[in-house]
Amino acid sequence: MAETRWLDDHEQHAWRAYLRMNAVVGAALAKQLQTESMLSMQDFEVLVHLTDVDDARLRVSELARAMRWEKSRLSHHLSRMEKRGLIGREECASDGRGAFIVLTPQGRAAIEAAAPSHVDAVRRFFFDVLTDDDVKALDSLAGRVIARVEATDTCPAE
Amino acid sequence: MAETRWLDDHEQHAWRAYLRMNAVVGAALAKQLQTESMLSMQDFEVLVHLTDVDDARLRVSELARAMRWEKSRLSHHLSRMEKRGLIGREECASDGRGAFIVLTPQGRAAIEAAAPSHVDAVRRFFFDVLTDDDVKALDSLAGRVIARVEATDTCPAE
DNA sequence: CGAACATGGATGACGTGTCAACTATTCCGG
DNA sequence: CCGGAATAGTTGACACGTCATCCATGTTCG
Repeated sequence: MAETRWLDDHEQHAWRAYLRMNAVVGAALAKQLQTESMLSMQDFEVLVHLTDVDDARLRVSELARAMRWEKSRLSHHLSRMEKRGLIGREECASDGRGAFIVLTPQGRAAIEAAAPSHVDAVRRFFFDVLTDDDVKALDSLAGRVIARVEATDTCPAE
Repeated sequence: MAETRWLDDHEQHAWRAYLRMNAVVGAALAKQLQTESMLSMQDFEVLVHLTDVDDARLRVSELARAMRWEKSRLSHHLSRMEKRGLIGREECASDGRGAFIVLTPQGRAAIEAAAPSHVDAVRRFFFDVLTDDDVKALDSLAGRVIARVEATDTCPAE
């Protein structure tokens, strides 16, 4: 294998900025959601997916696919959310192995209370300082990066 | 407070792409580092900072400041790394409270082995699909976002 | 039917991050 | 010099993520 091609100064700088942006935006949004709504980002994400379907009830595996989470991660997280009364589990009549996840009234109340201030925070911390061109550029490059990573790990032959 | 201003379609799409890019790039790099070098991203980051200084020794608080990690997080992480022999702790003569963190030979060997393939992965998953303009745009927008978030949480008066 | 196998999902162990509390030193104003 | 603050760092509890494993039910095929 050839000599390593290190990052040049611009790449280095952009890479660090990218990493740091992720860190600070993630932390800021998480803190906002936690302090104002007592929800983690993950809780929020689960609740969003549940409210997105008609009857607010999903099979665990559908939810996992929609969120692109591992089953195990989701199962652990659902247990924590169930303990807090945000969601419930129900048995599935047609498949004895399966379980439905249902949104509880408290879960619905929690996300309805949380969503507006969360969106405000996303604007405040992110979109407020971006131009339309920035948004377009970001969307475009993110799409390419996602495609690249996913292409690589689904067919790891190189 | 006025009606919530939800994200429009472009913003929504870009925001999801951004979040997903973070998730997949982070996961791919973490997995690469873990499987090829038995290091987590955090291990790597700590080791990078240690090798960046002349004598490969730093006070815990300097390291925390440089990495912008909470003391507690760093302390926990250093304990785990110490257990694996990547770093060591030494008492500080001039300040009885303090401790130096030192890079062990194994720690140095680990990062020297890990760095080239990590950089390769960063290129493969990220820079390879970006143009110079993308890199410039990303660096610029990330800088603005970081500034905004940091301005907000250091002076939370609004 | 019944044995192999696949699928849905839960669990346990362990690494990681955060918050709050704690210990031990050092500093600083009397 | 003393007593209270600030500082350096650790610890414990708990939330979260991953991996490997496990169990129960379904499916398939001889």
